[in-house]
Amino acid sequence: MNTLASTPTDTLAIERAATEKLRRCGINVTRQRVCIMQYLMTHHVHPNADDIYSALAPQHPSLSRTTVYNTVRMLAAHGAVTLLSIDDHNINIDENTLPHAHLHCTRCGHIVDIPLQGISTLQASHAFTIGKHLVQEVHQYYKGVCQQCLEEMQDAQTLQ
Amino acid sequence: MNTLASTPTDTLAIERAATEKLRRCGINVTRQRVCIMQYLMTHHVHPNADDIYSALAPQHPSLSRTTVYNTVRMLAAHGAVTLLSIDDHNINIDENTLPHAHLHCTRCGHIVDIPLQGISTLQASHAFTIGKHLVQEVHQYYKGVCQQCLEEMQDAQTLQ
DNA sequence: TGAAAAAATTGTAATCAGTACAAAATACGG
DNA sequence: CCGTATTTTGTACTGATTACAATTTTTTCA
Repeated sequence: MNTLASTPTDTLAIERAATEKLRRCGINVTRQRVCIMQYLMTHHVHPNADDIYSALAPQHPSLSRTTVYNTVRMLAAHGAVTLLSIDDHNINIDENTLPHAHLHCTRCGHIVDIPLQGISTLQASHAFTIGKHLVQEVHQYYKGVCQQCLEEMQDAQTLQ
Repeated sequence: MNTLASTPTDTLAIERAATEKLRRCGINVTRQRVCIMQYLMTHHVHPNADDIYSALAPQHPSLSRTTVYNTVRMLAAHGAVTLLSIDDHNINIDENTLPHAHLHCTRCGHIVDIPLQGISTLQASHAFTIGKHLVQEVHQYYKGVCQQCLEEMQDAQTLQ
């Protein structure tokens, strides 16, 4: 997971950014919350609660699954993250709260960010109407195969 | 639930349409399946499996929850219905398999059909690309307040 | 600084939608 | 009408999420 590019300075910067974000959202800062937010800010594949727990548990042996679930729920309530119901069996967590769409890759299972279709980010940031309905939140997701998987499939074919 | 408009002829017509649809999708026709499909074709608020069970159980005492779940799963596998992951805690069933979007009303809880935004129904019926990703399925849903609720809220205000 | 109060964390037990499974019922071909 | 294949049914199970109560940590303020 760690690359040469990850220096102590980077780590500190991310920790500061995570702390900052919690404060901005009016959430009391604790070690566990910073840690979870940090994870979300550096892993853009939209993990579910258990992914977060599994990833952090080795370094934080005292961390409890319940804390992860509680934290995720509170982050969502304070608008610090959005919850995605894309996967039938899990709730995925998105740290990027600017309106955007998602592609759920059926090959690698990852969820990648893509631009909204048919609605500008600006429009999606406020309430608007479709027909005579009032729209307050925009959720768009697409199922298919992500660019990376398409390339891998092409490579595999070329090699044969 | 029953209105004066619902005559025996209508009921028979719907039953025939439900049977027809099952056949068209290559599904063996049984009493229970017709019954569930009929319910889906006449209740356009996108019920979940338990809604269906609760609605049908009184008239069909032998019906089992498992049958409803099995049937829904098989209908989806045969493309006779689409499954919606809008509600965090339930899978909702949509009998209309033409590509379209949904509005989830936060006031009445219903899910109503609305047109797709930014993508034509025709385009959404086939695979296409967004950026360099391959898209095979389009899911758009919007959270807000439906027209009917908006009108009810307006009426309530007028009366005061 | 140092207790008392408030907030957060933790582990265990419970919940609840959905599924696996095997027995009973039903349909169907000959 | 019989034997086989398909469905249905009820019960038991799974796995994600939540409730809860005890413990720990943080904050407050005298």
